[in-house]
Amino acid sequence: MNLRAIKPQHETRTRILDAAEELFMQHGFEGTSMRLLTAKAGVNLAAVNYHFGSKDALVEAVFRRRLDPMNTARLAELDKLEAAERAPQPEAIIRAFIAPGLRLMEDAKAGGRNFVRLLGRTYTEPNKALRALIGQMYAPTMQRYKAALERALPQMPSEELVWRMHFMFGTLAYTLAATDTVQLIAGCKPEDRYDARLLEERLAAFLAAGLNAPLKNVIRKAA
Amino acid sequence: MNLRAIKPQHETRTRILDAAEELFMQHGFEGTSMRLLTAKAGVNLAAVNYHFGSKDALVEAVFRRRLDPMNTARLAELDKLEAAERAPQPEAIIRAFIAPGLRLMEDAKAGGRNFVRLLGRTYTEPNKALRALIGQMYAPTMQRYKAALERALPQMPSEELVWRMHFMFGTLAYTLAATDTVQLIAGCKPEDRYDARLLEERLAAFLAAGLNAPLKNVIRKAA
DNA sequence: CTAGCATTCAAACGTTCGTTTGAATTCCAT
DNA sequence: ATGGAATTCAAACGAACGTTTGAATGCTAG
Repeated sequence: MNLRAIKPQHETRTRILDAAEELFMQHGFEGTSMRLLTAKAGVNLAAVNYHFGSKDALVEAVFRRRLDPMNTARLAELDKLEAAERAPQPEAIIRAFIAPGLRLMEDAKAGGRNFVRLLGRTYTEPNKALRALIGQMYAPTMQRYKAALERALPQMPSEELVWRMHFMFGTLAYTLAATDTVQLIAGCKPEDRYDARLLEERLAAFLAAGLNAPLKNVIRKAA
Repeated sequence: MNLRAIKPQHETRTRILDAAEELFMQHGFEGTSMRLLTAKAGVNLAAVNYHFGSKDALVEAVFRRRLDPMNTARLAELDKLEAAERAPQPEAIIRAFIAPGLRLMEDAKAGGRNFVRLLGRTYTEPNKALRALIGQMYAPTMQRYKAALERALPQMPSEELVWRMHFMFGTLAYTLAATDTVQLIAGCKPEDRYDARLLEERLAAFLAAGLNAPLKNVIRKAA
């Protein structure tokens, strides 16, 4: 019997990463103990230190596993957009940026939803090293999107664009991180919460309008 | 010498709350030990348990101290607005909502800035009890603002409004929580970061436009 | 078959955590 | 001034933490 085909090369690593993804999302990094994590993964307590070196290194691996493909997808969407037309519309650029995250959110079985919520939380995590890691993983992608938006909105001051991208990023992060339990505003249908297509329409409409908001108030009052 | 006038009634409590506010913001709740906290506050290690009962109760007290006045301010701003005219403009309502938070951000000396950043982070904190506490502290205010926005935007479906309020909330939370160190998008002038007036103009323009975004795309595609 | 490497395992390591204790001290009304 | 409550203090508690260890086991190339 060829059991090797059933048991992948690094099954223990994968089991740990999956368990970490879920537990970090539920309890945070410091709130998740190695004993709980390894128990959930069904591996020995020492397995994390053996395969990853330390808990911090595991945290980094959790992010690298998902963030690298997501960045690639974001850049690919932008490439496709810019190949079709020289200066894509702002809303199209926004959709290219948010789509990979939303797609990951729909993938509940493979743990993508866990990661997406974890990611949304980590943008505001007090862990400096982790924020620095994520920042450097994002930097090239952000520069590409900034340049694309500058071409799409040539009349907008660069400084204002940076702030509006900042706002966009916050909206996306918060939306992805939002939990079922916290419902500050009652009334949204729970079944809509994970409908990525519906959410993309709502986000794209909101963000495109915000990005295109009139400039006069800001410029006049800021002078 | 009347030292009692210099040393307030519960100086130890205040010193603890101030230190907690700053350290929780910097290192998170679980990342802040009682020993570090009490050392920073200049009080005995046992003082937190004596005055607050437990670390969890201290966390709750930290939020109650600032959130109660902020909610009061938010409701007062809305009262003033609705007293002046029957159905205020959406942007005016938005400004009433974000102004108290931004005012707190400018108050660096009294620790308001620490709290505001802490608050922004806590919206996505994995601590269930704390999220529930904050949710229930916010609920009445959010209902008032939701009703005001429904009057200001009578043509908008309630479900869509809830989502857009959700987006607004995310933008505000993320903006307040954003740290100096994490700069996913380079280019914003550091001195602008704490200029509440400038930030209010930028936020109000962005959020008002997003809130008023055209509905047709959403309605058509969601059908 | 077996030598050798990779992995798993139970057990223990030292450290740090939040909390408790009981005595010492400070405060304030009488 | 003084008795009693409120507060502060140094010290210690048991529990849980991330990590290390060295032997046991699994796997694979020669």
